[in-house]
Amino acid sequence: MKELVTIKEIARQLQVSVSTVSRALRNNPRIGLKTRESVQALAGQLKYSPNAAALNFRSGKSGIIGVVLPEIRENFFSEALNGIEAIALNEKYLVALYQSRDSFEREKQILSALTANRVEGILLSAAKESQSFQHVRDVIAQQIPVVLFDRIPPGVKTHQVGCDVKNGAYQATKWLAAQGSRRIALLNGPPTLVACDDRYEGYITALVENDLPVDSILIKRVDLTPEDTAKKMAQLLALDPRPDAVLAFNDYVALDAMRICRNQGMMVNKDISFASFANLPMNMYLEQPPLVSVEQHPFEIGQKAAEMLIRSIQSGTVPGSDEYERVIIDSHLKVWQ
Amino acid sequence: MKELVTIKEIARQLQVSVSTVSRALRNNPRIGLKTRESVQALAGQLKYSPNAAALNFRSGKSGIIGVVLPEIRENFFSEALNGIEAIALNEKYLVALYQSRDSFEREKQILSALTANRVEGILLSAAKESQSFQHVRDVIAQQIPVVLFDRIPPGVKTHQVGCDVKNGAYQATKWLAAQGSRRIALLNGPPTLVACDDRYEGYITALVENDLPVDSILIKRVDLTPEDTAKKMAQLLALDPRPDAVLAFNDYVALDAMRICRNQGMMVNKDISFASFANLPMNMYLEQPPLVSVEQHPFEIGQKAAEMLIRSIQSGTVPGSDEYERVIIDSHLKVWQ
DNA sequence: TCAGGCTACGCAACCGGTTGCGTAGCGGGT
DNA sequence: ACCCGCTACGCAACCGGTTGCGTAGCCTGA
Repeated sequence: MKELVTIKEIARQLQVSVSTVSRALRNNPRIGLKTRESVQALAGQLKYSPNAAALNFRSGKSGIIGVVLPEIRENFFSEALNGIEAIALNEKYLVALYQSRDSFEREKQILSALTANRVEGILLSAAKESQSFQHVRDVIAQQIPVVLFDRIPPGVKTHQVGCDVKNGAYQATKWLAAQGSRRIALLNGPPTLVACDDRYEGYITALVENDLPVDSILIKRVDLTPEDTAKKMAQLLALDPRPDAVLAFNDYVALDAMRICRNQGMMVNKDISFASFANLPMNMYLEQPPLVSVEQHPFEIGQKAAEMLIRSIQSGTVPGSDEYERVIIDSHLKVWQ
Repeated sequence: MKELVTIKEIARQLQVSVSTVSRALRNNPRIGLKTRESVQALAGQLKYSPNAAALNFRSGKSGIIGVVLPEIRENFFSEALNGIEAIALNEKYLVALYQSRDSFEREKQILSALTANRVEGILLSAAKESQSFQHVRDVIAQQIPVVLFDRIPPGVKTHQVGCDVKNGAYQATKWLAAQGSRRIALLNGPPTLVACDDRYEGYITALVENDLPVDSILIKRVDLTPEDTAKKMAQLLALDPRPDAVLAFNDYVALDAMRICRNQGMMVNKDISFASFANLPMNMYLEQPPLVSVEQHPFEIGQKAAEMLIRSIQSGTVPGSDEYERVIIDSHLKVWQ
């Protein structure tokens, strides 16, 4: 490594003390104007840049925030990361990213790697597999602020940023009903995800409001794999009478389900309508995307979560047992065509 | 912040010196066995974990590698990141990720933020906009190892990991010819990307080998926006005779081009065949994906690049002006249906 | 009995920058 | 001439862990 210029070198060349250089660089009025100027001039000339490691060490801060999410390739999360990145770059934080790939073990491993590296705060969207959240509470117990976003585990008392999934489900279901659907099925996600309850509630509310019967046989849960979706959708299609619409957990589930319908010779969005969540950019390339999809504004969710985390870091207050913020970002219905 | 246990605290409680504790924790045989054991026992009990900032400071290493790429939402890059992450997690490096969004200015800003934070090395996939690469050479001049992957700028002498795009283009074109296509167009990318030259060469080679005429009117460049692709594809369709096949820069370009064909009432992959690069997972949801797509193995590219970077970091040698490695990962043709 | 060696540990500098406290030197007021 | 106060800067500790060098204390052998 080529030696980088330090404050000492500047001090030596100008025959002043290191403390003078330090203060001069920070424009401390205690140092005379001429000295300040000559120090700054030499610093610029030598391309001095402060040693971040030394600053981090002394201040006890690392300037890094950790981001843990299931899969960056999911559009929702990459958009959320964009929001996070936008804030972090502004606030001069480095973003350390890791994917849990929905594995509980990886999530634990990553959190401990992040805490060992003294990240100043963590943004977490929980793995599908995770059911116990002691590892998250452990982080908070170490006084490291955590903000949960989107996949918010129950029972962890810290700041949270979510999406108004319940209203989204309500609006989507209502829309299907307004289009004339009478037997609307729900292809919900796994019980470990809290957002599934919200979808369920919104769905039920809309059914009731439209005088549609609630039939539990029309409600299925999938584990988000294409195989399971295919299986559950086939079960729905075997019913008599068949459902005439499906509210799917997200666009991927909807697309997997649609394939089964097509395989059985049905006309998608004619014989059976689809609504879902996510509003994938890929929808624009499909000949038959879900008729409506609930846009969840992942970018804004990421931004908001990053803002809350940085505020939490800078205020030095880790949310205690009972005071924490919970922010809900509005969703809105995106109608295709 | 709750005070974290330091080596001093352990020393105080056991009435030994800090140096003894330090050596005992590292199992230095200079320290007697009983002392070592009692130190380690107390450390475990107090949940001591070394202050990473102090270690980084003293060692002059940060334990962070920076990753700069255009857009994480592009499947290719998120897969490459997966490969990088796999290696980094193993080697205990933190990954700091930033997206240039294909902007030259952002790329410069990000590189300087990363160097200011003393990352130990950088993995870079260049922005589409970038034409001068002094900012990259500056990083290398600071003795920070850089490995370029996929979007490899010309004239930067450092390690590189790319994909065998030329052969991919050759294979794809050959495949189209074997299917009976006689007028194969090329929808290539912007001239700033070196990989475009490779595509061009592979395309030409296959044409010549199959006794097909090379007609420059069939070769267009797009800037990767849907609008420009639409415009160039329309120009191709206005020709008489029309091309009967298109080799597109990547799947997105192919999909955008296909939409124009459909708008003009053509049957995609019947009236006109498509081949492209990337092999998007989304293809499986399309009714008419490109017939063949060149799989570029982004995961392996990311892995290899991360391995090279870490080797470079650990050997302490920044590639000089003339000795650097260039690794090419094989591509292979993925035929749909 | 004492030199020499070995065991087992302590002292203190060091990494780079920050900061509380101290002080030399000078000017002005009386 | 003397004291006060102000300007402009230096000294040294500090953050936490590492490491070269030093040394007390004990054992061994001649």
